[in-house]
Amino acid sequence: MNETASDELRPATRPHQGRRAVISREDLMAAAMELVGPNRSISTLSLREVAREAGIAPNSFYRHFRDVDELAVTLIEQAGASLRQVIGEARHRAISGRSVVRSSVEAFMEQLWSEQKYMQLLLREGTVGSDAFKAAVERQLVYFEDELGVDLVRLAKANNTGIYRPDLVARSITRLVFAMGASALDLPKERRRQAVEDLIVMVRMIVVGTQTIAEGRARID
Amino acid sequence: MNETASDELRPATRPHQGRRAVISREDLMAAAMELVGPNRSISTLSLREVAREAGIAPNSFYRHFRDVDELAVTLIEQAGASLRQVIGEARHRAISGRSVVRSSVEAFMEQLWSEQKYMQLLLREGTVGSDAFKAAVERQLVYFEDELGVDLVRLAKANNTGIYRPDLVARSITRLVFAMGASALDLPKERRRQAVEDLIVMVRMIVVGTQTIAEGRARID
DNA sequence: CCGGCGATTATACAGATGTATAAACAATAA
DNA sequence: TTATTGTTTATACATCTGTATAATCGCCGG
Repeated sequence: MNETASDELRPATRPHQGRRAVISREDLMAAAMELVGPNRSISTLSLREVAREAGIAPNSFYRHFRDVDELAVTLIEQAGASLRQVIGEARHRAISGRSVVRSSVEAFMEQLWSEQKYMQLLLREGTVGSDAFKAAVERQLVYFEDELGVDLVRLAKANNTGIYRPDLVARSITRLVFAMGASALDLPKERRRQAVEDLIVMVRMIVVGTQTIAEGRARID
Repeated sequence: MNETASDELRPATRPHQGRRAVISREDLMAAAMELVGPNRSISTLSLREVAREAGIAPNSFYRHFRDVDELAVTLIEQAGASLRQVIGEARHRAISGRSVVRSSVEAFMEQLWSEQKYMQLLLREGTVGSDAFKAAVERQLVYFEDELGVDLVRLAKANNTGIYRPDLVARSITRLVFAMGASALDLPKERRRQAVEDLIVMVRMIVVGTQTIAEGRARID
């Protein structure tokens, strides 16, 4: 495969042979993001449409991606990495502060509304589209779960609380937050505050549940 | 509306053009269901494709639905009603039995794998597609939540346990179960048993959490 | 028996899509 | 300069889409 298509990837030692690429992978990704929206999912974008938006001939698309799916996977990875970084920062920032749940959920929802289009890729489009695309989204979810799991165990130790099946706790919280986030994406501004508070309560229920079970204080029925 | 009976014994001979088959809405819905699958979402079906599968001319489609979206909405309503009935039965059947959580989750997952294609509509396709389609899925989710909420309150009273914010509990459980179900849809048979057990634990955490909080036994941190 | 009429069809059209092919182009190497 | 080489484009083609139009079929009332 030709991996020297973009200027960014081309080593500075060998400047150029042939016509300089006027458009980069990033330009195509930006064009695709321009086209998606609340009523337009990335899996419905056509190659010609993206090329048109980017201002290049349809065939030039092939110099950068094999097809639109490959572009979509790249976007997913970018969106996932960005989200994980934001949440990771929020979690570690809050370790010294009061509530980790609150600050993490708030960071998530903030990212949700400030990067709507990217978040939409992660939250809404992971269930349709090609296998490669679904797998890419699933991968990001698992990354997210794993990082959350590690932090949960660390926090339980630090606060001297019990924790039952931290793997399932991490998965529950992740899936719940992502599902609620998907609904919250197109919530009007005045209802967002309430959505955040509700979600915090939901997550706290899970946390209290795992602690109560771990400490043998649960009535199982 | 035209509710003509479907003709299962249609002869294979078709020497004539002109009026031959009498087709019903249900036949078209069945044809659409034949086409969807793990790698084919209903929002990508074309009118011509559905008509071809049903064995009618493209234009005949219009006699039954305005477009494919309207067909999809009808399918969603059917799938939702069917699921709610199955779960409702499971819940009421279990009231006298041992664990409501277990029997409900098991009923859900059973329906998941026995009616994969219908469940896929509810679980995976609610986030993309037309506004009408998304609204139809959301409506089914809310029905589900409402019925669960009523049962949760009733059960809490019957078992004399506390329950904190039953509305949020119902929403948490619904969204979590639907999200996990979406992932579980294409799980190999040998991992299904484990998925059911995991999901039961997850739901129990939420239940224990709400009870613990309601009874003032929670450490909030 | 026949005439009408609604259900169904064939035909057609304009637009879109993915991509194959080859020409036009720009930057470097000689 | 010219030749070379990879990039971008124009053109073309087969295929698919939704739907407009008009012809055809089969049933039902007369």
